[in-house]
Amino acid sequence: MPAGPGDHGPRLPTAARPAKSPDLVTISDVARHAGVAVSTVSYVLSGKRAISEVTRNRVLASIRMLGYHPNAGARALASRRANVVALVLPLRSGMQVPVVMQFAMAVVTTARTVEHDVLLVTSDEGPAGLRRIAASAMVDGLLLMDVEMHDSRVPLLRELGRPSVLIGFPADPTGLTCVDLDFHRAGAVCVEHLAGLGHRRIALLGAPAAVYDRGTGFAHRTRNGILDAAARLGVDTVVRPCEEGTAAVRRELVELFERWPDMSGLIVQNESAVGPVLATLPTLGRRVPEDVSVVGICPDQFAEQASPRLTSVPLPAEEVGQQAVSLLMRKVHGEPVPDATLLEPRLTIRDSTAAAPR
Amino acid sequence: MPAGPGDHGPRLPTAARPAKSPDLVTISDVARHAGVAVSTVSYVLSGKRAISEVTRNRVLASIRMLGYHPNAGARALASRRANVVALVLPLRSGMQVPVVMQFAMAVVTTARTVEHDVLLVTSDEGPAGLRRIAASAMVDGLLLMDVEMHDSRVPLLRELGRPSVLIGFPADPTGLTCVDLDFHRAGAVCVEHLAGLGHRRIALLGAPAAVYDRGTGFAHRTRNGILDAAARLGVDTVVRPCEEGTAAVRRELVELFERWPDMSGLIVQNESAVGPVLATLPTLGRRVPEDVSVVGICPDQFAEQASPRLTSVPLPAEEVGQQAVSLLMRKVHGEPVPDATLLEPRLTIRDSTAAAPR
DNA sequence: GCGGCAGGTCGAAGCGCTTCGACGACCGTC
DNA sequence: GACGGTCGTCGAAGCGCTTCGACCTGCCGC
Repeated sequence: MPAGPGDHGPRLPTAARPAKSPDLVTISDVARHAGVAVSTVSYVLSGKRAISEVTRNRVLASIRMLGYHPNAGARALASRRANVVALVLPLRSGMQVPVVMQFAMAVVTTARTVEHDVLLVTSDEGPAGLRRIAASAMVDGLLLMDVEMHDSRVPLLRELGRPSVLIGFPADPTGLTCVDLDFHRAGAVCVEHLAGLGHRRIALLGAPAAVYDRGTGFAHRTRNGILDAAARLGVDTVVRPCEEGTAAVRRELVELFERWPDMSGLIVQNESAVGPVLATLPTLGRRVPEDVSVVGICPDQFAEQASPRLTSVPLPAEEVGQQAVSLLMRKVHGEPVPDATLLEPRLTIRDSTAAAPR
Repeated sequence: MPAGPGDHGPRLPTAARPAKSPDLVTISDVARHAGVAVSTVSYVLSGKRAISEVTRNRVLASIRMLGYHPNAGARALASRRANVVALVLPLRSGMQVPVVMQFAMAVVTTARTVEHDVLLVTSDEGPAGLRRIAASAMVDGLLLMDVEMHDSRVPLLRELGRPSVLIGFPADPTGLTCVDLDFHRAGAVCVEHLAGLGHRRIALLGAPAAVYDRGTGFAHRTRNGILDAAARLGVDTVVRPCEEGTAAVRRELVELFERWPDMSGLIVQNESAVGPVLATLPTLGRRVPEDVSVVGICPDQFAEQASPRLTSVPLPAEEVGQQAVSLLMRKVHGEPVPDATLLEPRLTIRDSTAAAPR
């Protein structure tokens, strides 16, 4: 828009057809300029037929000269590919915000490397929204984030019959393609680390109870991983959901130590509890890591800026996003893909864990 | 995608043209089914010409029966409108994440109420990315978030000549449409509140120094608002940037009280400092709000879950998002819009402010 | 010398939609 | 009773692109 208030010249009322901007270069402008047929330009761009070196260069030069960019709508119409994927978020906001954002960014970036753009969709319109997106051929595939055990979008997805990938696992992932961190393994890795340091009583301070009740997959899977590993290694373990806020954290910790005064290992899977836990333990007379070792399952960012810096299993948002996009692309192209992709957790050892006391 | 691994029947190699799915209902299917011309269906949908009640109903019935959804690409091609807006984020991650997310959600939701979808774009491809989006006619307009004083996207935007709205103000907003909270006013409102309670020495604990150096608009504007109001009301004031982390916050506070032992009003514009400030003040022998009153300029979420609950000026993400979309739509339709839209700050009084001591 | 076969290029037929101009039918006028 | 207007509908012409089939070379082998 040219600067200044004179901006909106004489225009027809509201919904007038936008003027045919003269600056819109089309493929036939390029063809004319290069002295070739439209189809030749198209083949230069797509590489689907052999074009002589000399012609190709002439066409490419014209494209650059004229500043040509193919019209996405026309392309989608003719090729039956939109080169766009939908990123579907539940509107349940407040959840996991920074993580979601990281995913989204990774998805956008990765999609661009394969010539795709990302349409941001919230599922608050209900099924109709997804249906519309799918049926309007706006997108070639769907990426669902923040999937729950009994996610209402899942049956719809099956019915839609469009290529799709879920980030997270629903209760019944049959026939779906899902990617996520292997939370079961992640729980186990934490226990193994602590057990290896000699800790015999370990507690999990988990997500708020609502998260477990809602049947969120990652919470359950982590818990089970911890319980299984603990059983296997013969260490005692207890799981406690934990609400947000310093007060709630303190209450949980106090109760834990009443029950097990000799508890020395703590696994925290709750971003917003990390700070409070580390702040509260000293006030209960427990130093970290001398008396109590703490390991987090949380974004690296939180672990890094905690004090002491937290030993943790990070959520590899970047990697999950990349995997999800690349799986989706393969489905879009009709290639077979594995149903489940579980990313191996990696434990980063920092300053919050040490050998068990005594 | 039908369940199971037998999923991908006989298919041509990789980039085969997607099969013409028989389930894709087009406008001519609808026309045939309703016994009218294609154009009639189109007019029923767009309402751009009068259609008799009876015909309209017949068409609508057919649409519902067949589950018709217009093909977005075809529509965009013919009408020269994509019904999509671009939401452009800088990739500089880690910034303001929850706020950005709130904006994004508000934008998506609002856009849907006016029949638009949202394309998520990061500006990490550089100018080429925005240029491509604009030239490919994928979107009708652009929404830029997280705008800085000297934002590299701004000159590009002017050159592109597409309808656009910025969330935030660059140094030179000439010829651009910008929306934001009136941070100048917000700073003033905080000072007025504290001054009204009798506080005579007030400090601003601001964003990290890097934010000021980068020339981020909101930080400067808030500071100026505070300084102006302080001068006007005759209260003493000092501004201190503040890094993240409890340690940094503690250091700042200690220095502040060394300089002004009788400082009793604190304005905090730094989400991640809110918790630490409230936690640290008591350890310095200052109760909140009896000895020191604290007011935040931060998302409501942080203010609510602080203890004591924080008197604050929230960032009205929802409202900003709505305004931005509605301004953009007006520009898309060629209507004139104001250059600058400043949203009035609203102070929410909670438990962290009280009359000055003595 | 001719058939065959790549390698290059072109023209034209759509993709599914919107919109323009026409046209028939029906109204009220002078 | 002929004239102009609305109202409702239709047909056709694109929108800018991809892709199919055809059509030219040359060049190879026999």
